[in-house]
Amino acid sequence: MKFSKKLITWYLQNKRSMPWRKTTDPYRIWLSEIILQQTRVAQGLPYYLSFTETFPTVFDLANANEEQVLKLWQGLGYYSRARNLHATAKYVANDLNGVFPDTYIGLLKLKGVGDYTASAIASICYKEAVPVVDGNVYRVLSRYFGIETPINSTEGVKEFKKLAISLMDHDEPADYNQAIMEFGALQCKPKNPYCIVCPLNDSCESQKNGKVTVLPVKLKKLKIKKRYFNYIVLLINNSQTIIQQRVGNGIWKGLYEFPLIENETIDITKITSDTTIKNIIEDKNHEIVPYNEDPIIHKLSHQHLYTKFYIIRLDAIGVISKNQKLIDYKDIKTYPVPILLGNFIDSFFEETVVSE
DNA sequence: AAATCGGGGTT
DNA sequence: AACCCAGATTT
Repeated sequence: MKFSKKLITWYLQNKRSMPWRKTTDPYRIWLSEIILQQTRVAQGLPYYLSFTETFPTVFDLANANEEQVLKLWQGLGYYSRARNLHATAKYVANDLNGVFPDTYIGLLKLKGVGDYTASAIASICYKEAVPVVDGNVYRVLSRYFGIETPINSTEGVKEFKKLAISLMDHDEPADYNQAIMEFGALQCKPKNPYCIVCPLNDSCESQKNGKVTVLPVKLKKLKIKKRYFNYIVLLINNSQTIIQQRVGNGIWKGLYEFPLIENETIDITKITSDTTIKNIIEDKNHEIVPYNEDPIIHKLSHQHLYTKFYIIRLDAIGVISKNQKLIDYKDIKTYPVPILLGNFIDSFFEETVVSE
């Protein structure tokens, strides 16, 4: 039996039930694919449910404001996905009358839709025979064919894409693409794959030569940068605080945070250029109370953030910087914030401030 | 071609 | 602690 047919047979017997497998509506398939980029099904599922509940159609999503979209995305990470999601929804709703492109090439033009996602939508919604090559596919193909080319090298990407095209099932593109991914996720797992009961083990190259555990080959990762964040949490008249939105490129673009002093070490040794905060800190009438003695280490893919929060109580505030917002504590949960800040807000504002 | 962008689960 | 996840975009 053909490679693709074996996988489809396995898939029909072993696939998990998931809400996006009950539709071919391109809006919902697109939504699920963006949410699931670099994200496990278990983590993305609740977000898919809340997005489809809040925004049943592409027009509902298009009519939302970006902050509302970011708020619903909060905690999922890679926030450019949310911004691109919103931009594409507006484009499809306003310029395409709510109709998604129906080809791989057309889908590729959408913001946030790359080779993988265009292939996924085109195959699942329109039965176009274009192969998906995600992390699961790299693993399955590298092991089955014994390919040691690094999957994240330029040659590897081209080699695996070419191989995937040659293996594509032209009768059932939707089932085949989902089959090979599901097979990678459940059977041909990264660690301790179920080779003994694998339906492909009699023809698997790495199974023959004992290289299952070393495949796929991946170029080693970058080194992690340490950053030191000091957040200034103002408690103004015991009812208000100041937040600001992150702008420019970098982590958490579009999300809100407290005024931040970033340093080369964990101590506040650097004077901030923010005159509002600078004046408050230098005013000896205001006591600066550290919230946490040891820094909270928030780990991102490329950065470790050593974070301290400082609480400053004051009766009133004068003019604030243009990028800052003076808000009531009770409204802080309506703003999209990084998980690092969300955790702090949960513990501090709920237990310390509100209970007073 | 390499770096960047999150947060969480698994081993 | 290292690796990975239904990758895309920027530098």
